[in-house]
Amino acid sequence: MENCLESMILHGCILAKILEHNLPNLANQPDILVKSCEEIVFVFRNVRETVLSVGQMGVQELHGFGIGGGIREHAMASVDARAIAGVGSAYIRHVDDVPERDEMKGMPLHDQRRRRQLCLEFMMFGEMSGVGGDIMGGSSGGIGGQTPLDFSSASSSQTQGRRKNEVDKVVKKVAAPQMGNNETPPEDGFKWKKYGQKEILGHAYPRSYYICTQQKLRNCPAKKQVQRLDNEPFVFEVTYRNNHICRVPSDSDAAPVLFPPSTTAQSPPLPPLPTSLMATTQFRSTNIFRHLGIVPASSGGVEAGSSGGHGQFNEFQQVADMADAMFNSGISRSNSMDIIFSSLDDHKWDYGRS
DNA sequence: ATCATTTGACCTCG
DNA sequence: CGAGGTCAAATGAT
Repeated sequence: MENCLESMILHGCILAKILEHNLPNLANQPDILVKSCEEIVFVFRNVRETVLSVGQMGVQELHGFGIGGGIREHAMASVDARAIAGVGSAYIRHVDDVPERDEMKGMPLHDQRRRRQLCLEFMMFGEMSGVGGDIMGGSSGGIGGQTPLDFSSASSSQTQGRRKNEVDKVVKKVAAPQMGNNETPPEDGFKWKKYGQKEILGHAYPRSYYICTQQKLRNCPAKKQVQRLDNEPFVFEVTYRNNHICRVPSDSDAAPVLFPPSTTAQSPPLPPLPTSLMATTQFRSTNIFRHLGIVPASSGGVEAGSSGGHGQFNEFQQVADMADAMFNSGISRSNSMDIIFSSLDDHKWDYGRS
């Protein structure tokens, strides 16, 4: 119960943060601004109702009744969700379509991905509106940039290396997790096997060497090096070499995935998100996007490794990591908000830059 | 038992 | 020759 409540609270906080984040974009779109505020109010009202109901019926009862049914009904009672849904109601035609709690128990992987996507969609809000730029201020990001997985037009600025085969080389800067396993750079859609680590002259941190796990199976030549920056310990410089020819992002899912599944040992299984939250968030995010004329590739997904990502993949990935951080850590530790907000703050300055 | 990671040794290139 | 990159045995995790 606490987990669910905390998830809801975190969700509301993120919505608020995103609203703040996008205030410049919404300045001349008051109706969307109003809707955004309503959404935040909606989430926190759900929290309030839930907390109050604990007092009335007791925690035990709430556990059973709880998130699948209880919160949803509280939500429906307190706010007419259908009214707020607006055009988004096309996504959920009836609130009764919301799956019950039991259906969430064995939540399939794609639903878990969907949950991360929900957070992501909101966080992408500003990014998608066309204000580009590498989220970490990297050298080649932004609209018109490359995805980290597309080296077809690799930068040649890094040609002073020692090795001959430096043609397919792309250097990206990515945010390091500030808690949890912060030794590992954020996932980029492919599975990598670490095959070496070396102290590098003039660097405070060792460099790690990775090959694509498909190297043997499919002769995939892709490699990457990860180097934590001396002056920016929470930034990795990731050097990709050679294109993937395996085109298999992490697992063998046939359908394109928005988020590749987590690599082993880095991400614990995701606990279920409150059903009501799932549902409301789903139509809400889409609703807002539609209002803005922005329809993220959420339904189709973003296929890792696809070219033509216009530099959004990196941002996408990092936001996904934030979402991950929220759902994986928010359940437990109090500083979960730190990473989310500090991450957002870190990126904030980048928005609006040209 | 299997798979992933670590780490020291070895190789390659400038 | 030395730094960067890779290999592969040892070790750890599941």
